[in-house]
Amino acid sequence: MNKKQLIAQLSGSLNLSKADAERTFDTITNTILDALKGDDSVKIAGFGTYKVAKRKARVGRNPRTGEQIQIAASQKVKFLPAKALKEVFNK
Amino acid sequence: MNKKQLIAQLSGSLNLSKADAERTFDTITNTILDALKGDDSVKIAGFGTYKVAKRKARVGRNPRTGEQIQIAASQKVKFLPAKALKEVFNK
DNA sequence: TTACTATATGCAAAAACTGCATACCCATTT
DNA sequence: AAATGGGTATGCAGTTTTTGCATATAGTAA
Repeated sequence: MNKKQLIAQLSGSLNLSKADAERTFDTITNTILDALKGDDSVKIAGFGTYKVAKRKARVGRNPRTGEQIQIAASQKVKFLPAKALKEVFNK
Repeated sequence: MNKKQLIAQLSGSLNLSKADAERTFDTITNTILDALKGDDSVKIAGFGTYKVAKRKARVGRNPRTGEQIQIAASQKVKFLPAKALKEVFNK
């Protein structure tokens, strides 16, 4: 499922136009992103937690050439599924 | 940020009551979950992709006793941040 | 208050990460 | 509707990172 299909379905369930459904959806993702930018984590009970994980610089390797490479520190968004979410997929 | 705070903020941005904001939010997460249950992945352009990842069975350990334990195969929801999302946090 | 979530422990094995080329799928534009 | 551009998936190896086990406690949320 891609974003377009998701929006179409939400448009139905929420009784909104597709444009409004998309606006609503974008507002939510942007709110989550803004919170994460503020170095926060976003916990959503029953769904999961979004966290910004800091990754240290380290030595990697180009798998094609085998050559060693210095990898810079970086950050990435991690999603930790809530307990309820795991159970859905393991029962 | 927790769910309550997120809902409060969305209530403002979306010009909805908190109850409606929460209903809207829950509808979205449920829609995503349902899609994932159907063995699908959910791709959201500019945000990321939710996927169900299969995890193999393996040998674990009770950290309290040190005893070895067989861990069954399982599934978990993975979130892969989109390129745009990574850039936000690395610039 | 009741429910969920984080933490903390040791350790084995799975999985992620890196560069990069190709194939592919999606979205936007003409 | 078709074309184009861009993000994303895949595969490769080897090292780093994460995962997840049991369980109690502490903290937070509904």
